[in-house]
Amino acid sequence: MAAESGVSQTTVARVFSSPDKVSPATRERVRAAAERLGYVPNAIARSLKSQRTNIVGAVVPAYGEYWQSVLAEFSRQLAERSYQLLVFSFAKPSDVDGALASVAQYRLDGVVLASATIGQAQLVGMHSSERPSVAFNQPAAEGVVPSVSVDNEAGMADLAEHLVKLGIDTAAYIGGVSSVSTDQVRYRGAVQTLAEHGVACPYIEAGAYTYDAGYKAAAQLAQRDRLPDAVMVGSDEVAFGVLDGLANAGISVPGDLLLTGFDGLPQASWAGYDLTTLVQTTDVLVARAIDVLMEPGGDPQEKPSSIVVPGTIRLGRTTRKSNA
Amino acid sequence: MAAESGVSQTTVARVFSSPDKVSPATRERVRAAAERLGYVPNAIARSLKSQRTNIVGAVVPAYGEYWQSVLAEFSRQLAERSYQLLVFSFAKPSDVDGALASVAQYRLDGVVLASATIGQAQLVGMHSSERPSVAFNQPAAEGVVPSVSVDNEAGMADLAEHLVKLGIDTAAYIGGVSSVSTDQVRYRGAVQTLAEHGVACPYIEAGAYTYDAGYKAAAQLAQRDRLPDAVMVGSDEVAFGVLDGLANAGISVPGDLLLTGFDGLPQASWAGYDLTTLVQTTDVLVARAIDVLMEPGGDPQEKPSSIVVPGTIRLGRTTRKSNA
DNA sequence: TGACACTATGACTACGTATTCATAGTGTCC
DNA sequence: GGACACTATGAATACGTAGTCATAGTGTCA
Repeated sequence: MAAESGVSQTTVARVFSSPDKVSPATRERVRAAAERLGYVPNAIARSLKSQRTNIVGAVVPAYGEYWQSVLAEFSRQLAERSYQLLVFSFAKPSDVDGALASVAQYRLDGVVLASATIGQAQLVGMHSSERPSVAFNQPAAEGVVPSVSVDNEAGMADLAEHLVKLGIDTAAYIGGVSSVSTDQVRYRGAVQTLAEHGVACPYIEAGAYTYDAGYKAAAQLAQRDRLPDAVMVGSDEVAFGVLDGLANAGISVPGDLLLTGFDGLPQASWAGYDLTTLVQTTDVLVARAIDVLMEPGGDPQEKPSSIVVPGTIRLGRTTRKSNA
Repeated sequence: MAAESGVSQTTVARVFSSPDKVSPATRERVRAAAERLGYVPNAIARSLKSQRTNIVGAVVPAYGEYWQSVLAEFSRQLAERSYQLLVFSFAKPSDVDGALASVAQYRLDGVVLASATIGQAQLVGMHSSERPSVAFNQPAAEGVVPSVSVDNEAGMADLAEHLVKLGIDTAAYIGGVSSVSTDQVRYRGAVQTLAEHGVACPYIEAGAYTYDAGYKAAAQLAQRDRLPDAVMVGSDEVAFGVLDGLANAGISVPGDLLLTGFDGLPQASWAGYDLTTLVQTTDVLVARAIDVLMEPGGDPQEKPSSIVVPGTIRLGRTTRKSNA
């Protein structure tokens, strides 16, 4: 390539990285030669030399509407800053180790660790290296590694408050997987607030964060002799299933019971569901997470920053007292 | 690192790439030293030397449920083969050039070009290089570059056939953006089949592939003095909007008119929508696309392979003749 | 006209790995 | 015991770039 254009490799490099340091004539000649040969600068080699990849990695579960939307948001915002997103997805929790090992090999400019199935030891392991990393929506990571989360507890508490104002006397909570930290924190927000108003709130585990799991949980719920006045669901995707499962069992929402979700997925505002839920301002969360990665990193050994972003309640028909 | 373990760099490299060529004693010593120093092999350098990155790139639109699900599927299947997915997303069609330029810099092992807003010249440009690439669901690319698509025309024809059997006399088609090739091909499939049975099918453009666009299109449709017997929508996401928009206007589906979608998004099988649609077997499409990328590439200058995968009809309540 | 500043360019090297090629050690077999 | 095969290891090199330093050319000013 250098030969083709009759200049040194150094000059070729300059044409593409700092064009103003090359005389216009030479610049044109090199550009023309590049065009002719189909030459494109090699980002791999650049990265090796510069120790920067312009790539941010994300370790996320392979399934779930919520994660898909988070990933999409990251991709969009990173693209705006001309970064690329490298996705490491895992189907089973046991695959996390492999994914993290992979991540370490690529010298990424930052790593987003999403999903509560990443253990604390693993989080610390990633953070200990000099590569910036941030835990996304993992309450268990707060204070341990830099993290960004929606205010899970306060959000669920707000929803509970809303239900209390509507005058409920009994309630139930449907979580996805009880061992997951977001699940626990959200449940805590619900149960504490409800308790303050004398409302009990037993925990029901759907078993997964899926529509089907919610559908089945609703079927079970419907078989009880007494229904609660309200059901709080730990995530929207499960809530959609619960909503449809209840309808299938002949239970009317909000007629027979009130229903809330959590996450604020786009589908929640679709007229077909119109779910009352806590909307995570994903764009803000993602922006904060990227900030954390891009900033110098602050003083080491200092307490890692834990950013908590408030969510906003979306009121839908599922908690609208019928005027009848 | 080599110094720490008291062996040469060559031996260190062997420990991580071909461990059986190193004596067990040495292997352990190097492993221990690596542990102590937190050493991890550098994938960037490996890529530079080996000319393989173990990464596949994907150029996709930043928005849309369908693309999100396709991306998720790619990520899953690539992870299984221990490849990583590098996402280049673009919000506006004008950003495509930038994304493609970026793609070229990283020497990826393969590139998936999704989205019909990638021009034919751009497709050819990508393919001309020695890097394997495949166009995903882009009818316009067939025969020009290697491509994998669902059978858009036949799929929509099947849906039309189904509607005809139900005895419709009038119909309408709601597309997203008329200039997009998938839109055109799908419409062709609908209109030709319907014409064979004497049913006209005017084209209505929603203007975007979104729920909102569908909702608005439905509102407009509802104002007509005569409703068609059936409405075929070019994509599920738009169809959900149409469904809700019709409901909002007091039009019953399937009572007043029948409705079909296209894509087979997960939400289509949610009881709340239960949409009749053509399910793209995304897992198969993605698997084929990956096959194309991984295979030796076949003979150059030969006609590029165009793989067309049939879809399957999902029957939902939106075309279920009410028994009343 | 000589000292100096400034521009345009090239030679050289490092980034961390994988791939020859070479070499020392260790058996093995007739 | 010497020829040979085989194993374990190291030295040297290339991958394609960016940065450092050196140098030739070109003006500028006293």
